[in-house]
Order: sequence, then C-alpha cells, then structure tokens
Amino acid sequence: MSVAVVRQVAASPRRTATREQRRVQLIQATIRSIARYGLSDTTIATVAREAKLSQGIVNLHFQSKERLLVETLQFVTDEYRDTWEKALRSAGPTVAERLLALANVDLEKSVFDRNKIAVWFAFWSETKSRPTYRKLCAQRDCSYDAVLTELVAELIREGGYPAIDPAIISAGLAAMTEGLWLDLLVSPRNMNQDKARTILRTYLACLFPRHFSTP
Amino acid sequence: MSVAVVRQVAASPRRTATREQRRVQLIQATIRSIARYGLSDTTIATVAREAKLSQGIVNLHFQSKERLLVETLQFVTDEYRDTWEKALRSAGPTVAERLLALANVDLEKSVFDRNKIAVWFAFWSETKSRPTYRKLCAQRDCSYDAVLTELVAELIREGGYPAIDPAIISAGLAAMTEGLWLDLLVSPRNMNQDKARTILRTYLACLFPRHFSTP
Amino acid sequence: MSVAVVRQVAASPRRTATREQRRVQLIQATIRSIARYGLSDTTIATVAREAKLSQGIVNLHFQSKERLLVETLQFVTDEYRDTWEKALRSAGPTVAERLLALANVDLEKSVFDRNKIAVWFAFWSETKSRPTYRKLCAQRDCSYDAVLTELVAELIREGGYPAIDPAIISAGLAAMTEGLWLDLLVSPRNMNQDKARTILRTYLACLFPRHFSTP
Amino acid sequence: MSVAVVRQVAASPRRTATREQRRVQLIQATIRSIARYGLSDTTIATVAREAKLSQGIVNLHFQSKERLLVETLQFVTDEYRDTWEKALRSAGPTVAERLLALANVDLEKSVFDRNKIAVWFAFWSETKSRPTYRKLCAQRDCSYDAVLTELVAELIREGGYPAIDPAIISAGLAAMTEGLWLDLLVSPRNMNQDKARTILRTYLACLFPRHFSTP
DNA sequence: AATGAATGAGGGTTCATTCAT
DNA sequence: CATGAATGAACCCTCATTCAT
Repeated sequence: MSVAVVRQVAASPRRTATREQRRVQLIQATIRSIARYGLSDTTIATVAREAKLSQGIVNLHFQSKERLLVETLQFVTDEYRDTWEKALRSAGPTVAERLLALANVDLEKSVFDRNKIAVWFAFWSETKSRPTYRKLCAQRDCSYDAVLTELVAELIREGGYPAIDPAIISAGLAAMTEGLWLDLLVSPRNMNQDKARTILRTYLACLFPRHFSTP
Repeated sequence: MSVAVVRQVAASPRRTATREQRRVQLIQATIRSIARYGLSDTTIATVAREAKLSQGIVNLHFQSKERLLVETLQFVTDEYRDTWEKALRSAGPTVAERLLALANVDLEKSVFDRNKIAVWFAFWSETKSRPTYRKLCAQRDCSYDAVLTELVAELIREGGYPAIDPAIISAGLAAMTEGLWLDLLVSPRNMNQDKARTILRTYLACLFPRHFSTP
Repeated sequence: MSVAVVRQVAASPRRTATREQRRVQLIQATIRSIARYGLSDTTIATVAREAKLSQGIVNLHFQSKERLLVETLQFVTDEYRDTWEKALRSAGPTVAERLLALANVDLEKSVFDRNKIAVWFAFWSETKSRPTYRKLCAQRDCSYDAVLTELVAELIREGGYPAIDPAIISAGLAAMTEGLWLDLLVSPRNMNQDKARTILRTYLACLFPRHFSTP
Repeated sequence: MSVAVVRQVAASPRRTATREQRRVQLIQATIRSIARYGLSDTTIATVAREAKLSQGIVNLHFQSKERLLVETLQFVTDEYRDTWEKALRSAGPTVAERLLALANVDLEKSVFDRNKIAVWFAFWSETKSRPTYRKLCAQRDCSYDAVLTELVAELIREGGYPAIDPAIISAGLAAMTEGLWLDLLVSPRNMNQDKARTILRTYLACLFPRHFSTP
C-alpha cells in the first residue's frame, strides 16, 4: 500500500521525499485526523502531528488549510473510483457477477470502514455551504451511477424482468449502501460487514430472483 | 435583594415559559445557522445573529456552545420522533398503510428538506469523535427501527411472503431512505421528493408485491 | 489634553469607556508603539501592551491591523491640521505674524518631537508601496501649502519684494521644516528647537528683510 | 574530496571577487525590494526573488536579515558619499561653482529618484528604534555637512555677506533638499527635478545674490 | 557555493466565554 | 433577563533560519 511507503518516509523526513510523496503523506494525515477528531476539530496542528512533521509544512505544500481539505476530498474521491474500477475489471464475466462486484465494493473491508466513512460524512455535511465540496462529491457519483445503471439495465433485459426504469433501481441500490455506511458510523454495534452484505444480497435477490438467491 | 427577585421570577410559570421559548428560539437559530454555514462555520455569533439577539445570550441559556449543540441535536431528534409517531397515529388501519406512512415520513416535505438534512449530516459526521452525539443519534433509530421491523414482520406474516428476517428488510428500508437524503443533499438536481418516493415504492412493490404495486 | 483623559480610562477599563474613547486610546497606543519600536516592529501585541488592554481588542475596534494603521495616520494628520489652524487663529493680525506663526508650528514643542516625527517618517517611508498612505499624506500638505503660499504672496506684495512665484518660496519653506524634522530624528544631538528656529528665522530674514530680522 | 576542491577555489582571488559580486547583487535586490514593497514587506523571499536566486543564499552571504539590511544601508551611504565627492572633484574651480555642484547632487537624476528616496526614508524611519541605523545615517551627514559648511563660509567671506554662522546656512540648505526628497516621495505629481532645482536656486540667489541669480 | 525543503516561533485574527451594566 | 465590550487561548499563516543535498 502507498500508506506503508508514506509511513516509511514519515519516519525519516529526509530530502529524498518527493514533493508528491509529501503531499500524499499530508493528505493521509488529514484523513486520519478527520476520522479521529472530526472535521471541525481538525486543525493544521492535528494534521502535522499525525504526519509527524512540523506545522509550517502544510502551508508549504498546500498554501492553505482550505486547499488541503479540497485536495483530501479529491484524493478520497479518486481512491474510491480506482477501487470500484479495479473491482469491475477483476470481476467475473457475467452481468450478475459484475453487478455484485460493484455493489460489494461499498461493503469491502477497505471501504466499509468507520474511519473512511467518517471522512465521507465530514465532507458531505459541509456540502451545502461549500459548493466546491458539492461538486467534487457529485462528480463521484456520476460515473459510478452510470455504470451501475447500465448493469441493472442489462440484467433486466437478460433476465426478462418487468420493465422498470433501471435508473430507479440503481438509485435505490446506491442509496441503500450509503445508508448502510451511516448505520456503521452511528451504530457500529448493530452493523457490520456481514450484516450489510446480507441486507444488500436480500435486496438483490428480491429484485433479480433469477440471478441472486436469498442469503 | 435583586437576586431574590430574580429567583422568584424564575420560579413563576410565566417566566419559565418565556425561558423555554428563548431556548427554542436559539435552537432554531442554531439549526438555520448549521444549514446555512455548516457546523464548523457555525459560531455563537452566527447563532445570535440568526436569532436576532445579543452575543451573550447563548451562554446565558445554555452555559456553553457544546451544550447548545447537544440540545439542538436532542431537539431535532425529538421533533423527528414526534413526526413519525404522529404519522403512524393518523395512518390508515391496515399494516400496509401503516408501513407506507412510516416510510413516507422520511420523504415528507418537512423532513425531506436540504436544510434539515444538512443538520442531520452535520451531527452524524461528528458522531465518531463525539460519543454524546452518537448516543443521541443511535437512540433516534432505536424505537423507529423497532416499530418498522414489527410492521415488516406483520406484513410478511399477513402476506405469506417467504420467511425472511424482518430486521434485515427493515434495516434495508431505513438505509435506503437515509441514502436518498444524501442524494438530495449532494445532488439536489438529480433528486426530489417524487423521485425518492418512486424509488422507495418500487422497492416496497418488489418486497411485498401483494400489498404494493409498482409506481 | 485628551491623552491624559485616555490614560485615566486605561487605568480602569470599565464599560464607561465609549467606543470612540477606546479607539482614540488604541490609536495613541499605536503612536507610542511606532515611536518606540518602529513601524515594522509594531505588532498588535505591542499596541495592546501600550494600551494596557488585551490582544483581541484591536480587531474588536478596528477589524484589522491595517485599518488601525490607516486610522492612526488619519488621526495624526487631523491633529496636525488642527494644530496649525489653531495657531493661525491665535496669531497676531499682520501677515508677517501669521506667516511666522504658521512656520513655527512645525517647530513647536508638541510637533517638533522625536516621537511624533518618528511616526510621520514611518508612514512616509511606506508611502510608495501603499497608495492609501500616500493619499492621506498628500492631503495633509494640500491645504497647508495653499495657506502658506497665500501668506507668502501677500507678504511679497506688501513688502514690495521682487516678484517671485510665491509657490516656489512656500515649497522651499515647507521643505526646510521637513528637513529639520529629519535632522532631529537622525541627529538629535545636533538639532534642537532653538537651532531649528534660528535656521528658519535666518531664512525668513533673508527672504523678507523688511519684515524679519536675522536672529 | 570535493570539500578540498571547494576550499581551494574559495581561497582563490577569483572566487573572492565572485563572492563580493554576489553580495552586491543581493544588496541591490534588497534596495529594489524596499522600494517596491516597503521595508516591512521586504522579506528574505522578496530579496531572493529580486535577485533571482534561491532562499538560502541570503543567510549564506549575510548570516542574517538584519546584517543584510545594515550592509544595504552602508552601501547606500557609501554610494551617496562617492557621488558627491565625485561631483565636487569634477566641479569648476570657483567656490560658487563647487557649492552649486554639491547642492545639486541631491537633485541629480540618480539621487533624486523615488526608489532611492524610498530606501532612505525606510531606514530613517527606523532610526529611532535602531541605534545602528542612526549611527550610519548620522555619519552620512557628518562629512557632507563639514564640506558644505566650509564652502558656505568661504562664499560669505568672498562675497562680503553679513557675518552669519555658516553652519546655520548649510544646515538650512541641507534640510531643504531633504524636504524636497520628501515632496517627491509623497507628492510625485507636484514635484520634479526642475521644480526642485528652481526652489533651491531661488534660495541660493536670496542668500548669495552676488553669486547666484534668481532662475 | 548554492539550493530549497523543512522547521517553529511569532504574527494577525477568530471566537467561546465572562461580566459590568 | 439581556446586552455587548472585553478577554485570551487557539486558530491559520508567514517567514527568518537551518541543513541535507
């Protein structure tokens, strides 16, 4: 993982650290800080402490705290897209397999993680007052939704299911996983990966009984 | 002394009522401020300005900003519970009607509102770093989920649907509405009350085809 | 003096201090700080310390350090104009008396003072990079020069001196007093009020021998 | 090792010359920066940028910002002395010619220049809080005043003017030119070389009518 | 000799809190 | 009860200085 590499660098803040490496290191520290202290208690000091670097370094590499946050959101967004694109590429050949792979990405260990989710919610919660965040967050969903809708459409055709607008189905699917994230965040005792998967699979089995079975 | 007088006045029911009004006034100003500026840009000054009162008033009535926020969350939570309890009371007699009424509460005009939702997300996002918030938010879901699960269970029995754990169904339902809130928050152009209702109804029709029809 | 009043207020930072009084108090503290530490070593902290008030007070009353400085320059400018206007009003009736009174204002004890002069030079030195300062400083000279030129013109007419452009004479006079300020600032041992007065009187005696005698 | 090579090179006269060139380059960059941004906005970064060199170079050659500034003042002082000494050497043989030459130095194109004057005022303004600056600035005037006073004394003797203390005259003359600098700095639209020369010549013609004519 | 990434003290500013009125 | 001036800790950011390269 790139995190490991960064950690290594953090241990020896030598000149060898590339400009880009430092930026990633600081972004990772920002993510940890948001997860740990929340967005409104994340300060340049907490980020620097997480990165085990000095205070001045953030403004050296990002000019301002605001830019650091924007680039952090950008990073998280990119990372998320990379994850599901990769999952799609390594999925089985059938439409059902591809759909399940895509849906499961959101419940994967590295994604269905309270720290990561805390970061998402931090940015979402500021979405209304900060147009920049909203745009970045909206972008995220755009291509994801397109792919999901396409898969749903194919599956409906393939399975001869009643002709329902696939966009309605895919929106419901996406909404459900996001709601499951919230449950993990707020009620971690009542939610876990298995349960989330069961809930989602149950939904899929209900929608596409000829492709998925009830868990 | 004036202290005695004050005590006396404070003890009178009329004064107490006024005191309570001020608190509500400030809590609503807090909600407006969070919706407008975000939680991390909500200051005592923005709250006081929204309430058209002086700076000192918040600490006078709530001792600290932290308490104001907690009581605001409490208020929002109570309001939400009141809303769905009332909806349930005024719902039709059948189980299906009651279930639909409950599910639709989340998509009601006064609830499915970007300002209100922005407040929910603000608190949710701090949930991980502030146990107090988490408890209040978790409470919210507790009784709601119990009622929802019970309704789902009854409907399954009533309709002779395959025996699936009703908790799994109700969790999925609840998750979906929360995900729809997120969509409204982040992509207001792609989401609205009608679409949300269609998505939800489609899901219900799929789950309980003998009770709900596809929209 | 208003300074005395302010001092009194500074000793008891009570609520009785008017908004305007506080502003004046802070401006006076700024002047002392510039005189003592120089403009580039004048910080909000030094100003607050001089005023015996807390750090936050400057931004409370002036929003920013920049505004405090501008208003300080404004204050100094106004004060200077008041001084010479008052001197002119209380001067004798003859033109020569009025001219001497005006010229002597710059060498008066309250004006020909290293602290005050240090403040003038501080702002003048930033004049080139800060248009706001330049405008305020240029304003200062405007009306002063007009009055001085007028007096010179009358004196030339009255004394039947060779017809020289009075603006040239008055510009020279004004320049000389400013140069004397510099001497007091840089070489306080070689310059003092008496010497400055002698230099100026010698110049006037040379220009207008029928009105002024060599000291 | 390369260290040895470097040492060797450093010892060579050619390298020393380069070293001196770098220092001058940096001092001139400092002058430009002060003229452009003002003393309090002149940072090591602005100096390095003006010199088109890296950040670290200033401390490499001057150990500290403070020393750079002192040496810049020293440089400016030396340059000024060189200018008037040269002017004196290339002046005509008569006392009047020498006096005029000396007086005109201050109004010469290379000296009567807003950038240069801005630098002078920057240092003068810090004179009160920084003894080092004051000494350097006072030195400047010392020899200049001596020469000027001597010329004035000779001229008085030569012309048979009334016996006035020549130091009083020369101080007035010097003060006037400094005041003219201020006018150029603060009111560049109302002042220029020609006007300044006229003002000064008018003064000289008034003092020494048998040597100078009114312009 | 020269670079420029990194540091951290200290700058201006914000803001929760206090308190005299 | 209500106000708003005042406080000072803590924020973000700048910048003189250091040092590995």
